[in-house]
Amino acid sequence: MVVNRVLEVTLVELGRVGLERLSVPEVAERAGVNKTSVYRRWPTKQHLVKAALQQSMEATTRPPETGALGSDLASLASSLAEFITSPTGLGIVRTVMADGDSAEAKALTATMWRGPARDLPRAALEQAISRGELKPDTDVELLLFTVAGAIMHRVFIERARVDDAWLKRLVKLLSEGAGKKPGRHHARSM
Amino acid sequence: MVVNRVLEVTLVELGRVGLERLSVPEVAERAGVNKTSVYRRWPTKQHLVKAALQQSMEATTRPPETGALGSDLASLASSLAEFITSPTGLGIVRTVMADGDSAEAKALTATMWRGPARDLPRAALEQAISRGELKPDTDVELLLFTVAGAIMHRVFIERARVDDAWLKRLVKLLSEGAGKKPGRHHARSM
DNA sequence: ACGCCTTTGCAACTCGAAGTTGCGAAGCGA
DNA sequence: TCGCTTCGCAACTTCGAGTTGCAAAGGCGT
Repeated sequence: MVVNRVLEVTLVELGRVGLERLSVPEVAERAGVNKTSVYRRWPTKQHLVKAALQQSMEATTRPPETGALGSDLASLASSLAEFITSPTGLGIVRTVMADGDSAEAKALTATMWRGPARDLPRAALEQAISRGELKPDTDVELLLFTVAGAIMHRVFIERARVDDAWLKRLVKLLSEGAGKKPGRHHARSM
Repeated sequence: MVVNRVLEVTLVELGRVGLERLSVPEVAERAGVNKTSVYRRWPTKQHLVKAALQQSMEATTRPPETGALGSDLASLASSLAEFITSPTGLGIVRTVMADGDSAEAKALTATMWRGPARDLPRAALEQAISRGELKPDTDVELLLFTVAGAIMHRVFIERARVDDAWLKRLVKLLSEGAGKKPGRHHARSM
């Protein structure tokens, strides 16, 4: 089918040139398809991008990816990093962040974070809590988002590689914290 | 002068509609200026945006803003949040992240993170270390970037408010860590 | 094989926004 | 007043997005 090839190319293009410079005719050409065929299914660039992102979310969150983690913080961060740096992830993040129109973007974001994509990492962290690796009162969602945010900053702002060494530092910071606790009287967690 | 008004409007527009939908003629109209006057100074949209971002960086990093912090983690996070959620910050982040062309974007990012914008928070954190509020071996840059990344995720992905309550949770996570070991033996996270 | 329906390719078209140009009118310092 | 620069204005060119009509496949049941 033409559909899959076009959507796949769309994702790659999103990650490559961003939403701004994404051209429907060019996507068609790279997919080896006439632009008319693309326009008939997806009237505008926005529709095409939306479809591409939605399919990729369904495709990548069903099986493993974000979910195939050993369920400690390190492997969770690793999985998240792998997802964000994938063509799909690059396209999604770039697109969602670039679009100031909150209506579309917010709906898309909501779609993204429903289902396995949200529940699996969450469950993994809660499992880590019950295994005693994390504090019982850990703010799971915040921790998850902070990892994602740090990776995003690394990729999009610093434009540096997300390698194991860096991930290790990130995990260390998030698990141990930066505050100087040892040897102080300190208002312990409630 | 016309210049200042145009660049200011450009920043606001960047934060409002993003780079994708930013229109030079519309910027001109909102600034109460003829589009020809804009085009004469800045040949293309890219030039205009670049100029607007550069000026705003110079304007916002000289005096207080990111630097006017009481120098502990909480006020640093607060300052960073204020900057990122400002029209300027929104415009910068959106633009830099949306542009897949690494040449332009990377140069811009490099420009942004040079000078006071980079040094002041860094100095603040190191000061906090010497005051004994943070661990001596704290990864200052990583901590700084993680705070920024978390805020970005909050603003652009979750699209939720960055208020004091949330900032407090973030600071708590980053200073105490999520790992279950109150300062006992050393770094052995994985 | 036949007809039927849908999908695709192709080329020519419309349309609107981006960016250009020439000229005339202000502004402003000497 | 002169001379230089900057701005407004309107008409223009250009280019890419999206459209349309038609013909050529392709799939599918009979």
